[in-house]
Amino acid sequence: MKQVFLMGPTASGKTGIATQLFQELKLQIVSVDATQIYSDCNIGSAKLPADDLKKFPHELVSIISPCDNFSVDHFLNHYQHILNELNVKGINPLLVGGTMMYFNAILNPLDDIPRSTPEIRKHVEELVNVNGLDWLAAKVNEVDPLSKIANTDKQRLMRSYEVFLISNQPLSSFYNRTPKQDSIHDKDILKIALVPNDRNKLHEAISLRTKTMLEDGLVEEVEGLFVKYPELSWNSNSMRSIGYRQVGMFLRGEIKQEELFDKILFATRQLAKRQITWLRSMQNIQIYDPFEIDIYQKINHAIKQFIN
RNA sequence: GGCCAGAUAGCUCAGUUGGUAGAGCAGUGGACUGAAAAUCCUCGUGUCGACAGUUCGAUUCUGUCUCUGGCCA
Repeated sequence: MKQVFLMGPTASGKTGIATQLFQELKLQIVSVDATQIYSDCNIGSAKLPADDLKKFPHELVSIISPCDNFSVDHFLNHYQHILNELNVKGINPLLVGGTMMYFNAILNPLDDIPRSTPEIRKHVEELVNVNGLDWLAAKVNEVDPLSKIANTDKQRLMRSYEVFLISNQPLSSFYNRTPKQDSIHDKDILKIALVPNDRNKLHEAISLRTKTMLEDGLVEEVEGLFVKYPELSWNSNSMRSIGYRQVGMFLRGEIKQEELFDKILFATRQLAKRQITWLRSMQNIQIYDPFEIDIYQKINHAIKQFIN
């Protein structure tokens, strides 16, 4: 089974190329996107419109409630099921998206580390709220002297302590993999990335898309989500993603309406930068500039050659 | 036209009792093991509005001018 990765920073034109490829090649599009996974998060996650999603069927889009929390773990499980089905049908997957941790987890399988639970997370959260971040950092250093987590990195410190509470073992003792080897069936994976040579052009595309999102009613979408899902919280993963988070700040009166556009714009540009950092570190990757003409033909050609 | 307040990094501003300056934001490079659109780390020379004066030395004091707010006519 051959897998095609189509990666790239946000607003680099992945979706457009994927839908074209779908029409010409027999591939199943699989979304690798931590925000499009949530149903009813449409405008903010830059999902295709519903009728386009029918024309170009995507796996792993709108499959869970925005109240629920998704994770790499869930992604890998879903993806394994999809792979099994496609294997039977003899169809190759085209993985499209910008959630680089998910791509990375396919290439460099995760070690067998205990997963967190909502209960333990809540417990650790309360401990941090009461005792402070310094306390947590000290605790992690005590429990896991080999830990390389920065004392300021709250999220990773929490995860580390959660693992300890669950297993009574330091997180670092579970580490076993060699990072960056991209070893797993590398021969069967074609890695394509859309990375602009001119960052300014990407920034323009991001700006345009942010403007469109607000015009299309991002604020209204968020308000509607809280009506439809009474359980939804600003702490939900879905509402912590770009666009939703900044609209939250606006609706809570923390920022003014005229600041909203810039806040989303900046966060999106910073996301794109991080995505590009991932791509630069990947081995055996074909990079195309999405702002050059005829790149679709080049990509199409590369995929055809790879599949046959 | 008069009075007052400003003019310092791409933006918002701080500061220098006179020895050529630093925060936040933005931007950059990086890290990334079940929250990842998350979380975190690194990187700061800019005619200190212009011209003149005082001074060993002015972005800092003085004067004139220019521009931008505000108030009064």
